[in-house]
Amino acid sequence: MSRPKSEEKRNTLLSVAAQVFAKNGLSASTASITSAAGMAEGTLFVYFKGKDELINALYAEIKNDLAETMLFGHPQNGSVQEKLYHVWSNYVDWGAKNPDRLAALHKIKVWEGLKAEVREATAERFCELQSLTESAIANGAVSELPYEFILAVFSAQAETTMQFIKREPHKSDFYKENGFKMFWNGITAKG
Amino acid sequence: MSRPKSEEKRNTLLSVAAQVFAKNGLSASTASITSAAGMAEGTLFVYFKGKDELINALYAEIKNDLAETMLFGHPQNGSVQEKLYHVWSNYVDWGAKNPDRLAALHKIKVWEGLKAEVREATAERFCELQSLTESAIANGAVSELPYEFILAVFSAQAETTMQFIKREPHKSDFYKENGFKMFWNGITAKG
Amino acid sequence: MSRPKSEEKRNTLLSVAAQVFAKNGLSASTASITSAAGMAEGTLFVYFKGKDELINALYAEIKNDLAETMLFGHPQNGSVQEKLYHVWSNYVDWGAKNPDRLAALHKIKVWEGLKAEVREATAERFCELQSLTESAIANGAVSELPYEFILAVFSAQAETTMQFIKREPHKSDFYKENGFKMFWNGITAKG
Amino acid sequence: MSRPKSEEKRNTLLSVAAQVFAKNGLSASTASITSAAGMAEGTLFVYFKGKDELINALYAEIKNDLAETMLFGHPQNGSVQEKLYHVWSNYVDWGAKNPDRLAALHKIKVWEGLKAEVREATAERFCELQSLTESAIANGAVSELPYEFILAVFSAQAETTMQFIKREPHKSDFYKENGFKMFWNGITAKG
DNA sequence: AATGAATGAGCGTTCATTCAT
DNA sequence: GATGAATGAACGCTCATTCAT
Repeated sequence: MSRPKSEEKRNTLLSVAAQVFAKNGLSASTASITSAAGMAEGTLFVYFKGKDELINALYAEIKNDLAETMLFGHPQNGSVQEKLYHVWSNYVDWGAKNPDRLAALHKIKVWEGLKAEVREATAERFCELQSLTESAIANGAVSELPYEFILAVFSAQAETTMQFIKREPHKSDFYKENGFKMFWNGITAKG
Repeated sequence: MSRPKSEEKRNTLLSVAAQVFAKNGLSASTASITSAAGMAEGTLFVYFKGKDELINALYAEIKNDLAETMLFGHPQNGSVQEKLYHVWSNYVDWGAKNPDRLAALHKIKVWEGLKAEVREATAERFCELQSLTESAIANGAVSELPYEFILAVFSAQAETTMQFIKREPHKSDFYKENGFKMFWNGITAKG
Repeated sequence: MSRPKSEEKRNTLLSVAAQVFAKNGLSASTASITSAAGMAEGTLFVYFKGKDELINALYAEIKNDLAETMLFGHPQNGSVQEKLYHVWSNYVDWGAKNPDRLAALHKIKVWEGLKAEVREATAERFCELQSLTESAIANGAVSELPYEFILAVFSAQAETTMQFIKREPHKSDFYKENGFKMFWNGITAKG
Repeated sequence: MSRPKSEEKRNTLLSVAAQVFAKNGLSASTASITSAAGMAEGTLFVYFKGKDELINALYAEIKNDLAETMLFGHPQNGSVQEKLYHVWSNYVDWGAKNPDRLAALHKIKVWEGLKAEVREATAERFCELQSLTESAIANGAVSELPYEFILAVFSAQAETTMQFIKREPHKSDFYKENGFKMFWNGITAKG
């Protein structure tokens, strides 16, 4: 038997690709990725059918990582607000710790080659988050709003928060807390 | 000078570029743009030094258009909330009417070649919006949040709203109103 | 107006391609052709959509040239045998004078990328030759054989003759005459 | 030595290579051959030093097979014409039964990488055919023609015949007989 | 100013071959 | 011997840009 495909090599490629794409855009050459990964140009094509597949795989991988991270250490007890804040906190912290992955994600999101199937498949990973949001709605949030919308606003607000934390890291806690407050008030206050 | 450069041609190029970039990404060829514009390949370079300059110019043009549109018909009287809603409404309507320009904008925003100067220059066009936000803060919004943050959330929330209107156009009014409510509650409610 | 496409450049490319393909096979790189033609790599793609189209065009061009050459100076009067010998002679002479084109032709004939349409289109150029053959048949040749078959044998025999002339140029006339005699006897003698 | 090289594997490779080359040309990848043969990519290089050697070996193998087939069941008695017809018949039948090998052969014949030694070595296998032809000459064929030329015409005509049989299989006998008649008349008739 | 042929650097991908397993 | 991951040179082709017309 020959050498088996190395899961590690695949991960290295994905990880390096995120960095390179973050810095130079998705138009960065595949050669620049393999070179940064210390591999031969052809090796990338052993693990991914082509550049498109690499990018789609990278999207899936980042999204999965993010989903897992957001729900990590999720408290069984506590109010809905506390639970949501926990997710929010994980999300924002992940963004601060993984600026390259975040940047790569943003570029892939507006990329024409992202396959609908991949986009949708990753959405499934966020289902627990959906039930959380539904709970929030049932427990007094602005009930007219569909939970998908609330989820999208949650995400948008979190991303905005990350931006500002990146710009002013010393105010990290301030933005994290107040950003969430703004979101929570937005969906609960009766106006 | 023989023939003067035609302002119309320049505008056509920008407008067609927005459509092409929206559909095919910024990696669309300059030839595909001139061809769609009914011009010769070389003509693009008469009006723009290169592709980078075209994209930067397009960003500036769209942002200016957006700024102008958002403040159009701005009421002199009325509450801060009413004024902000007016802006919000213009914003969201613009997005619905200009999906290509909006999509192009999103791609340029995450593009590596966007010049800092251009990014900043366009921010100036939004100064009136800044004073509006400052007024809102002075009039009771969560005072701890810097107005740039509030502005960013305003924008993020508006964009999220546009997404859902695009997906469900028949609920256009619903999303526009409730999206704004969420934003307004977020910055005013005391949590 | 810009520079018009140069018919001469196109011809140069075809001509050089024949030489290069003859020597190095159809797998010769497009760069080796443009370089031998003294042009930039990209120029080939101005005149031909791709390598496949170049090869198909080369096939058509050689076949047309050959058809024209074979029928050149065709005698209005004379016996069928004399007329056919005239064609035979032109054919064999062409092969001797154009070894590269002949070699290229042979390679393209067994190439998978040759389009059926091109293969058939060039057949039309040989229609006058077909009527000649039909005359020969009507005038006493082995009548059972379809003229396409006779034509094919004519060609095969001529090509065999060319091979031997190439190998032994000093016996050029000998092969040309006896090769034809063999063909003519083959189709006329009653066995 | 641990395991001996398997003669069967070598034959499988040659046989599959003929099919693949016939269909996709000599530019078909070695991987496509091993894959079609149900072997690993590297195995091909255990049996052949490289792709070139494989193709040269395939040429030799097909030529040997062909030579053997042509002379199979060769009648000891009978006229020269009958003997030659026997060979002709075997040749044409082989072509009809082995279209892939025939097609592969044609491609290799015009290939630049075919080694002169291999080309010549296989010629030796046809020596009995040569004496046959010499007999024919001695017995009344057009004596001026060298037997190599007659042999070449024999082959060319047989191949032309195969083409037409492939196109019109129901006229198989017709072409086989009349094709030979044409050849025989060609070399015997006094014109 | 407008045109589009010409350019050549650069890219994604293929593939014969090697070699660790 | 058999395997297939790893390699990196080579290729066809694209495309922003130039410039002769």
